[in-house]
Amino acid sequence: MKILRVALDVPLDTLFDYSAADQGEIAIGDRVLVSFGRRQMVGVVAEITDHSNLAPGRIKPVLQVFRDSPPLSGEIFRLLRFCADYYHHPLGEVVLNALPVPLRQTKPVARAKPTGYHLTETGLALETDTLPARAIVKRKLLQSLKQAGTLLRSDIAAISPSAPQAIKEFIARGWAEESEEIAEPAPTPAKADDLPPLTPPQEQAVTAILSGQDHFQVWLLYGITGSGKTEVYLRVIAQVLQHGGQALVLVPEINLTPQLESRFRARFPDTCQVSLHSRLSAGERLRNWSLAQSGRARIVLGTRLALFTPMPKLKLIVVDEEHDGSFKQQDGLRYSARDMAVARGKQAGTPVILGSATPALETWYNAGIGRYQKLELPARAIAEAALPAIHCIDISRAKLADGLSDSLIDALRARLERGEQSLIFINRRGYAPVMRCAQCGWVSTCHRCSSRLVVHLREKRLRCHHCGHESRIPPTCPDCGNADLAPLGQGTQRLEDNLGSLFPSARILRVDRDSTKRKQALPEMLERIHAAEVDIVIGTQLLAKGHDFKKLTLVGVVNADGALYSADFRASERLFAQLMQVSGRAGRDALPGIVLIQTQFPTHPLFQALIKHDYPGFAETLLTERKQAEFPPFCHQALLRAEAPQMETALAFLRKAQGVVPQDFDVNLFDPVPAQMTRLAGMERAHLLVQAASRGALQAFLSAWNKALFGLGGNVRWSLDVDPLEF
DNA sequence: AGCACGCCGACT
DNA sequence: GTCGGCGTGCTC
Repeated sequence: MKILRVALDVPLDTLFDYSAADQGEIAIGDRVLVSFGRRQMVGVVAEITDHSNLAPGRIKPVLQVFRDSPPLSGEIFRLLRFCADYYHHPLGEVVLNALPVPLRQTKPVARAKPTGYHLTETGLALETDTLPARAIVKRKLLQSLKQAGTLLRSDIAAISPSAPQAIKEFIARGWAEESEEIAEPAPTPAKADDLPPLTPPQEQAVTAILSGQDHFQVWLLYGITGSGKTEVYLRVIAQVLQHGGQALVLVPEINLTPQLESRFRARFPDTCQVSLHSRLSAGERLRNWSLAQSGRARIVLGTRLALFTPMPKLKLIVVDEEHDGSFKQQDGLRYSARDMAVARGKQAGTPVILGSATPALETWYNAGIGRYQKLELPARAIAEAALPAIHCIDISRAKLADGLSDSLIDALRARLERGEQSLIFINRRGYAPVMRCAQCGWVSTCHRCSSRLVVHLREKRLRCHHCGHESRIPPTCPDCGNADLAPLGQGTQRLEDNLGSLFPSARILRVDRDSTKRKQALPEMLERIHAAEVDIVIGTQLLAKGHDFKKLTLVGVVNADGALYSADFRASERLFAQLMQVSGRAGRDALPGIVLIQTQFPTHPLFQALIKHDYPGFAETLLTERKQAEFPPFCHQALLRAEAPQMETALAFLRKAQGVVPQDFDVNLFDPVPAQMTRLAGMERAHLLVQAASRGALQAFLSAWNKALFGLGGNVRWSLDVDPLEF
């Protein structure tokens, strides 16, 4: 009897045996419908054997083998298995979470309809002018069909959101019909004479990567903002496309996808390109995923979740801004898309490009020891655009008006007079980070988290930025009844108000998560900045990355010091990267830029390195510190996390976990401690750190320990976090 | 994780 | 007399 070992989306570290009878050919990676307990579930066939350790009576038959979508390829299945092993996470959860939502459901998806359309004789005879002038979409659609011959559904959707409706009407009128077979669009290389010339370092980078096109190699593309990393990606991708391959490009944030997407589309207009990120609807995501799986989509651009997209002709992986923390998932399967991209490249035998101006220390280290190859782009691609001058403003002495020093105000005034733009960077949305009672010292705190409630004055509310809890601003102090409540500190909203009264005629725009909540808000705002309809931009993290504003010549950083007191050993690495990144916003065109950073510690080595634009120097300092402290990358870490309604429950579990430690492993176990964010959404959290000198020792230990932990039970939620970034 | 079974408090 | 609280146990 044929036994299928099936991976199911349950938090159990095991596969489940089912029997298969007359379901025809079954392959690893096939989706199956099975009865599990009292319910039905979708699983994925992980192994096929002819025996089971179970009593035959307990083995249920597979109910159905789905034929609506091709099975997961061996290649992608191997990656998922590696990921499950590396992060010690149940295979079923890993595999099922990699599938688009419709493929996880017990109903088969509608078989993909014919994906192409072409004009009929009648349609071809039709003149665009005969359509009503206001039928813009229909005119465009007709035009495009005439030009291209056949259009894919995705192409049609790209014309306009209403174009899919229009094509139905065309079919109803007999102007168009579905195409039975769609020829692969011939790869058309971009015209060489249109391309911007490469700088010598870019040229070298492209040549180096192309020379190793057919085997695994990690390239660290190290270059400051504006040095032209994207152009290097584009040139390498062009070669990949010409050889019939597929390229996977990962970016840290959804907000960066549209920008890169349009740049790629402009360069490769005839190439099928899809994006994958969490803001797509389930249907779009399935469609794009399937296009990649079939090999039709040649460029896949997306956030970390795009890493698990099946791509049969994968020839290149690019991870842009590889240092960015958002490549690490912070719940469930805590994987690093950057690290798994390297693993995928290794399995597929393709080059992997990690791009950054401030590489993660781990990456820098790997390049230093020769595991990765470093390629450096030293200059800004636009020769006239010099590096911005970075200055620190010592606010331990200068007095501040509403958080702004005189020097910064003067600099802002000068830009306004010259008609140039300024950006004030402040990584705190809301009006003020906390509400405080001047009388008794009460501060607004969240009931469910160990965090402070942020003042949102416009909405007259206090909000927890961790759990989303909201309440009205109390009229008087809840503790002492005094009416002397005041917002303490600066947030984006307050800065907006203050700058408004300082510069009444200036056009000020605030760009943060609150002001860009509406779907199209961010692109519209970016457009206004580009069109020079804004004088002063107040921005958070959101604006730090990737946007290139030609008229922007001043970047002010209001308060950068928080990270300097942080208990997190990676805080200064992140601060440096962040400041380097916002600095890159200044003076990207012909106008020279200046960066003013307000700090209490202007002599701190971090700022000293920043002023010199000296990432390598700063990285060396950090590496020396890490080596002395035996921190990553000089050791390997894992965290056992536990959460429960009571802290004591979580700690008790962790102590028990300490007790079941298997012997003879060369690892170092620390005592359980409460997490830095002790309470979150009503749960108390604690963790236990494991360190090992080698990755192998850590992995061997975790495998054995993980098994023991499953036997522990208890009323806590626990999980392993391999290579943790947050404590 | 679900979803059952299983024994103790306030209700039509 | 029942509805329902969430403890613990299992799922091929």
